Amino acid sequence: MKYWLVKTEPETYGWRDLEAKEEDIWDGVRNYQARNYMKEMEAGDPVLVYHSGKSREIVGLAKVSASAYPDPSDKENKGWVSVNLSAQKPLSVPVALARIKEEDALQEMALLKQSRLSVMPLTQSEFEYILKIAVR
DNA sequence: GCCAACGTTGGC
DNA sequence: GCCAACGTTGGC
Repeated sequence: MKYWLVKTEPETYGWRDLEAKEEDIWDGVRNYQARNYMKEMEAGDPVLVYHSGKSREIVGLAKVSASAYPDPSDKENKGWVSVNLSAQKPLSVPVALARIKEEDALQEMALLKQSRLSVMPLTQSEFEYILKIAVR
C-alpha cells in the first residue's frame, strides 16, 4: 500500500466537492511527474487532500477507489490519466502548511520541496504523523 | 500584488 | 539540442 497527497484549489474543486459526491474523478492533471505517480496509485491507497491558495492546509482523508485510466478530458489522447477518489473523512484539525514546516518529522515531504507538484507520495510515517496531529 | 520555481515553447 | 522568453503555480 502506498500513501498519497493531492493538491487542489478549493475555489475550483475542493474537499467539500469530493465529500458531496462521495466518489469522484480526479482528472485534469497535466504534469508528467504527477501523472507517473497517479499510475502507481492502487485502489484502497489512502490519500490526503490539500488545499492550495488561501487556506494552505490538509483538510481531508480520501482513498483511491479506481486506479489510473485514460483521462476523459484528454481530448488529444496524449496519455494523461485520471483516478477515482472516495472521500473518507474530514480531518478534525486541518494540518496547515505552516505546521508542516514546523514538524521535524515532515521536513522531507515533497510538499515542501516541490511546491508545484500536485500529486505526490508520502511515506507511511509521514502519513501516520499527519493523521496523529490532525486529531485533538 | 509580487515573485520564485519550474515547466513549456519556439527560434536558432 | 540549447536556451531565452514566456506562462503557470502557489506561497508570501
